[in-house]
Amino acid sequence: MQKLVIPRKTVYRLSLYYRALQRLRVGKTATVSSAALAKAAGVKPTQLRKDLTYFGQFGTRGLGYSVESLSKQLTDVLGTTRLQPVILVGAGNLGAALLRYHGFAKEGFEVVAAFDVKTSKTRAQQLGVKLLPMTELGGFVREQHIKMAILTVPGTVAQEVANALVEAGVLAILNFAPIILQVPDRVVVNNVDLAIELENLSYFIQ
Amino acid sequence: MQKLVIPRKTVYRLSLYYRALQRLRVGKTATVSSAALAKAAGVKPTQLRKDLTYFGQFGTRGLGYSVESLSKQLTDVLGTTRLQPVILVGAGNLGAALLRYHGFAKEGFEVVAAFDVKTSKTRAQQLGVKLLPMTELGGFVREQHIKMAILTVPGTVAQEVANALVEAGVLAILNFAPIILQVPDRVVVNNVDLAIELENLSYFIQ
DNA sequence: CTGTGTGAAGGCTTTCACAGCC
DNA sequence: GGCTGTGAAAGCCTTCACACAG
Repeated sequence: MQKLVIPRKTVYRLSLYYRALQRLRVGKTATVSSAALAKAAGVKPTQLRKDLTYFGQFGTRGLGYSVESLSKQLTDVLGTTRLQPVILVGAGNLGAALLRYHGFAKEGFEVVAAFDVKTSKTRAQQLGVKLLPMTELGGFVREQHIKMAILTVPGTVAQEVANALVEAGVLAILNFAPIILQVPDRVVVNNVDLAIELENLSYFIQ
Repeated sequence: MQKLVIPRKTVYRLSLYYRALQRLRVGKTATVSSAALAKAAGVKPTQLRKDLTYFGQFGTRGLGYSVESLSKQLTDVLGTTRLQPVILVGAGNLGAALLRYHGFAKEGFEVVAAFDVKTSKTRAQQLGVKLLPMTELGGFVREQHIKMAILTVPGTVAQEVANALVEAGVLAILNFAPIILQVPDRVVVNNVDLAIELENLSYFIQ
């Protein structure tokens, strides 16, 4: 597997393609051309074809791609074949909000526990997930072999918590705190900053 | 103003720089080098300097940048000098979650109203914001001259709602629905898809 | 004849190297 | 001496053009 040569942007687009394919699948479409799929994913047809060739040949010339088969290939490449356990750290405003929003679950991810400095039975019931104190973070991650974490703590403690996560063995962090986390090279961080997205939009409407 | 020549990625990074500067400001730092600021923003020093030169010269050679002054310049360029009114469409799980999370407010954006197909007094009170039926969307946008919208409706109706927003005069959409919106060139869309971010991470931990 | 696969060209961003100013 | 500003070079990604398969 020469996954190291696949550009990050390509990997990101694979998810877009997968999403678009799922919509076709429920629409009972059996086969799709690069032109049609590219449009649904918001990219150019040549880019879609180029992206796919990074890890194999999946289409039939003159016909297109099998929706079913390409879907499967993509889940294999993306590593979403099995349900991936995830923990959420920081059950404050945003963290609690994300827990209530169950958008992750249906896409192959399960939030198996949440962590916060302050825990209580009633709060745990509100959130509908196991709520543990920060002191148990390291042990839990190690025992359950957790590899992915959603980080929704305040920016002031984000780096410190990230350090604890990394030390316990977490390899991927979805970071909502508005700071750039310093982590070892083996750890991947994706940043989501809603305020920055809005700020970015505001530039374009002047 | 030759804003058209500034790369999109540069504009995005300006927000990162601004964020980093705010942290320095509360730390009473008066002046900062490109090396220090770049590290805080997670980029290379040369890139930071190149980004800034797209719209002027702000530093002092041998010294660095004035935190105060550069902050102001950035808000000018980004267009966040004035408080920008925003509406949220779709007060379901995710929409409600974002309303409860007040991360936007402190960054210069105010959610002035939320829209949903079903409205009720108690629901509006829970959300802490004016909750209006979808039928009033167009009128409200036109009267209040709303330019920015956060879209948190189900994917199945997202395009339809986006059309209504665009027709009423909205110029920028922060889209959380998992589809690619088709909009006129004058309208800017930023997509945020939490499931895709997780999926993307899962590729890197295989 | 339709639609994929792909080397080559083109375009865009990042990085380098160093001149210029404090 | 330290640090910014910037043309030039390098690197990366996208798009083109067309060969090739069904």
